[in-house]
Amino acid sequence: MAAQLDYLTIHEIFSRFHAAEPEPKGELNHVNAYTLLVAVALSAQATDKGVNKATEALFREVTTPAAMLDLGEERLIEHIRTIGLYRNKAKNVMALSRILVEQYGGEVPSSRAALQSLPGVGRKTANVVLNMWWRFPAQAVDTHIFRVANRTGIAPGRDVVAVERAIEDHVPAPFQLHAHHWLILHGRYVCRARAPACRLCLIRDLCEFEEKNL
DNA sequence: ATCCCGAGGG
DNA sequence: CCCTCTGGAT
Repeated sequence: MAAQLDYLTIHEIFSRFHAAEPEPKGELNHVNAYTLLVAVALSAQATDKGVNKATEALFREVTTPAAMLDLGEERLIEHIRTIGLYRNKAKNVMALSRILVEQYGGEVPSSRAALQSLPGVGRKTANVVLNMWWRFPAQAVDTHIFRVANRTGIAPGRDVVAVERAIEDHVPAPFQLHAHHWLILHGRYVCRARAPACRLCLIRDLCEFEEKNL
C-alpha cells in the first residue's frame, strides 16, 4: 500500500486523465436503468466482455423487470450460463425484478438504501448505478480501482470501504463524477493486475509503483 | 473467511 | 497450469 499522495499530485493525475478522455464511459452494454442494474449485478467476478456477450441476446428479449419475470429463471440461466456464479445471479435477478415490479412500479430506485436492499445488490453495484444512471459522484470500488488506488497512492486503503472514503476525501470535487471510469479503465488497460503497462502509463512520473516494474 | 463459478489470458 | 475478472451473502 503506497503512501497517500498530496492534493496537487492527485489533481495533476486527474487533469491528465481528463485531457486524455474528457467523457469516460463504462463498457457494460445496457439500454435503460433496469438493464444497467442487471448488467452490473451480472458483472461480479466476470469481465465486461463476457457479460456483454451474454446480455446481447438477453436484452433483445428483456428490457423490463416485468419481462424478466415472464422469461423465468430457467431461461435466464440459459442466457447467462457462460458467466461465473450464474446460479446465484439468476436467482437474484429474478428476485430483484419481482421487487421492482411489486414495490417500485417497475422503476429502478435512485436511493442507495433502496438499491442496496435489493437481492444481489451490494455497496459496489449500488454505487455504479448511482454514478452511471443517476449521475451521483458515487465511488464504486471494484478490483481495478482497489488496485490502482493502492498502487498509485491516489487513495490507499486496506479494504474497499476505506478506499471509497479516501477517494471521496482526496479526489478534487470536479473530478469525482468521472473518477470511477477513469480509474477503472486505467486499471483494466494500463495498471493491470498481472503485467502493468507502466511504460505506457500517463501518470508514470507521479507514481512510485512503476519503479518495481521497469 | 468461505462459497459461488465460467471464460479468457499467459 | 494459475491468475483474473466492475461482488454479495452467509
